[in-house]
Amino acid sequence: MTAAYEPQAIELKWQKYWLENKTFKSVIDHSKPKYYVLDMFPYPSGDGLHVGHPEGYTATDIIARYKRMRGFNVLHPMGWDAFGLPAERHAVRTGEHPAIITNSNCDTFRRQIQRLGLSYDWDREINTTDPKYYKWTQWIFSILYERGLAYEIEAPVNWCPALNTVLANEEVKDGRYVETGDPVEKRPLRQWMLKITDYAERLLADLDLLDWPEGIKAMQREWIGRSEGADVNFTVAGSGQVFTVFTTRPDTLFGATYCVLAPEHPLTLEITTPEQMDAVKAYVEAASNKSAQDRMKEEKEKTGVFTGSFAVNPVNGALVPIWTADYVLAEYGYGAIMAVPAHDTRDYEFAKRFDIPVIEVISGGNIEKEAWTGDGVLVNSPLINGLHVDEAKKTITAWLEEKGLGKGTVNYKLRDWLFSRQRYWGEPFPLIRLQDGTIKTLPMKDLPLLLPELDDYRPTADGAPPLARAAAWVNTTDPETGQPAIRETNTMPQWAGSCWYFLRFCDPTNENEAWSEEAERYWMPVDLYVGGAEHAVLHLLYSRFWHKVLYDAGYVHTKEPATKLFNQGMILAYSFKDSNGKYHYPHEVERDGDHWRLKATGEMVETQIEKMSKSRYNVVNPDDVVKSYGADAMRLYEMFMGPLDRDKPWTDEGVQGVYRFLRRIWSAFVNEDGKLHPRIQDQASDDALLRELHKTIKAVTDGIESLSFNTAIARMMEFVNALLKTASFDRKSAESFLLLLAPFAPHLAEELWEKMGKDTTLAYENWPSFDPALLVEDNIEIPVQVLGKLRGRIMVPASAPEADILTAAKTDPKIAPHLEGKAVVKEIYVPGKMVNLIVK
RNA sequence: GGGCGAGUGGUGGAAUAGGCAUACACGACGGACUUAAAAUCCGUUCCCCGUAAGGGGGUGCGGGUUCGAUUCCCGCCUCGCCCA
Repeated sequence: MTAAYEPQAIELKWQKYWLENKTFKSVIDHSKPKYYVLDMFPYPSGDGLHVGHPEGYTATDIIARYKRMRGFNVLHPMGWDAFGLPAERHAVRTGEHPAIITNSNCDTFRRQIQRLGLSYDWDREINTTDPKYYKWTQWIFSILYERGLAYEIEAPVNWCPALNTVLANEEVKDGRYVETGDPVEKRPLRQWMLKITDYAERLLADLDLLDWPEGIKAMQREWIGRSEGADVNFTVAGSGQVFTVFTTRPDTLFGATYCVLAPEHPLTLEITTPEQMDAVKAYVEAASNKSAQDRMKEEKEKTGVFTGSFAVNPVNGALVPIWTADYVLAEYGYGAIMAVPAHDTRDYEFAKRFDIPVIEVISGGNIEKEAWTGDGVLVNSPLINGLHVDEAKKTITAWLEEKGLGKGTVNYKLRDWLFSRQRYWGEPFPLIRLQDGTIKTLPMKDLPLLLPELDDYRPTADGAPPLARAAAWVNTTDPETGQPAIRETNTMPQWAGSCWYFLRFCDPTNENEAWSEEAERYWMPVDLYVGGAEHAVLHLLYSRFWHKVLYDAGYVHTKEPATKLFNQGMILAYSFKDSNGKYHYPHEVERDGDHWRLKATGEMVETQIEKMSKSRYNVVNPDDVVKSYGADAMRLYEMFMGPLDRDKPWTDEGVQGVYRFLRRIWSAFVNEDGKLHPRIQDQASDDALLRELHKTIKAVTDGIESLSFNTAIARMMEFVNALLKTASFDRKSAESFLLLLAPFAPHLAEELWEKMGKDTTLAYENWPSFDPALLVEDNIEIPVQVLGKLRGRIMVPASAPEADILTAAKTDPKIAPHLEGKAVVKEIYVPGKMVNLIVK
């Protein structure tokens, strides 16, 4: 080995060592406590790894390496969430099977991840597109189906013409697909749905069991959207038809001055009078092409059409007009509402627009001006006058129940999960449909149901999914009866594979079961799950749902898959834009004082911190960073940038800073001739340095435990600064420091460990402990304030009694002048911290 | 509009059971080494007054509680995310 720090050589050497020796292979060992630390596995895109990926991966790697040294049996796996649209698009374009590009992307990702020295157990690698994996995704779907949690509907869905597929509600925002921005329209289509709503209450309640960021829990609660209220039955005057509305405000029933049926409500056209029919039909037609988001926009002017019919208000027999309006959605509640303009903002707007009466039933506001949605006393409501809102709700709900006119209920905003996609590159549904319409799940022995080979991956000309092209695959027979049957041509959405992958990691090569009971009981639940906050609702809610179903079916022993969740922030980057709005690469600009200029022309450019993207010319490629500074520097920098959960901008100077730190460590341990530096000896260290080391052990340990890696690294930097000034460092302490460094910069730590004469990896060495006695200083410096202003500092023995310290403070030459001619009226001493003297 | 989070030097950030504001790093400036540059090493670096000693101000803004507030409370402003 040479004398200089050469990360390339060191890192490749140790990466080879770890892989060949299977250093990080984990096997069930009941004699040790387990620790399961998991990253959200990536979709292997064609662009390769992004510097955002290694942020979370490095954090979990530090934890994994630390926990191993703490005696835990660590499960730390990696895999690929590899079904996805880009591969399908590539297949459509080229006619090449999507597996080919998928596998090559996985190879790239694996190579890049391995080059970072992350301590995964590669024997557990999984790929959701592998039939050996999706066999079990299909198996879980069968469980859902057999438990009555999967059903088909014909429903207006979010159809994206550009992609030829439907999208889930949560994939659509402002009428566009969130991933690509393509427009989305409404279209009726037969779809598979999963009854996640059956689990709404438990998904909500069990959030309390989880050590998750409060923000994420709040988002899930919001998404589930539980609300208590009442179902109230309204009769259509004259026809005897009854429709039910859900309201969270049954207390305002006496103020209901009209009702609204959603345009899609089954009764809407039925109850419309002949005079109104043309107008209502046109309105229903127009509404069908609007997205729910557009319809719900508050700023949008309310629209609607009177149906010509009236409903009977059950509490007082009043006749109220029935309208149809698109601000009422078919999917929420019953697709029908009672409108109380006096106490609901949107109803108020609507009533004002269409001259519908506004009746105040709760005092406290000024309904001449606006709706009053706050608390108050009931008025104009014979059964409940004088009550407050809460009591009124209870009283009127009880009254409705007694009269058979309604009942108290709980409603959720959460909708069932639209679970089919018109795509090729996804899991086929393990189902057949007989001619009489009977649906059967395939027996276990026929799984996996493989995707058929196609030579054209586009949807068919008449809009059927690509799988419809495989006639021989679609047309099959019932394995039990031999009857003709057809297969489902939809496939599952990308979420399916990621709903349970953490279970497969427990037992990834099991061919007989998705996972063994022993493996599940030993490894689950995930102790620490790290990933981006963009999965706050979807992935994390879906996988919790599947997990609960598997729990009910007896396949898993925990109610929740992951006890602790942590969201890493985003890595941003500076971008450079000229006056025409054109972006420039960082290497095209140079700093000029406070400004940045184009090197070529000298033109000033604006700089801003933005998300990394190709179009902003500010993407940092991890391969380049590794090439210039090494994986240890890359890892260390990402951890040093700032708190893990915060967004922070990448700077190349910052990488250079930690690279310098690594070199300083190297030169503290290695002499010019490449041998161990003479400062490392068997004789005792300098006492001050030893104290520094023990403080560092404590700080680094605390830092790792609280995921405050940036401060842990800062403490190590301080220590190394001190070390470089010292001539002697004892061997044992030097070893301790390397062990502290190991989770952060494992290659350098291993290399120096070897230079210290060790012949095996340090991955399973005991984590260093600190001597509390060495943390306490004999003499401490106490700041002294007079009237709250810092006036001086005194050195006192740590054990000095309060009286001595106060005397020392008052007589200190810096302090005494401030006390002259004044009376000390109060003396405050905070032990070990400070003195404050109050004078008059 | 509601919920959550954030606002500290030129920059990333540190410090909160209320107790020295700005650790660590970047950048900048000065110096050493070098024919020179890079690299490395040493030093300075919150602002203002002052040669200095020293003094004053200072954690988005305005109040409050306290001997003492970046930290707690009230009211605002700005930014980010989520929901409407």
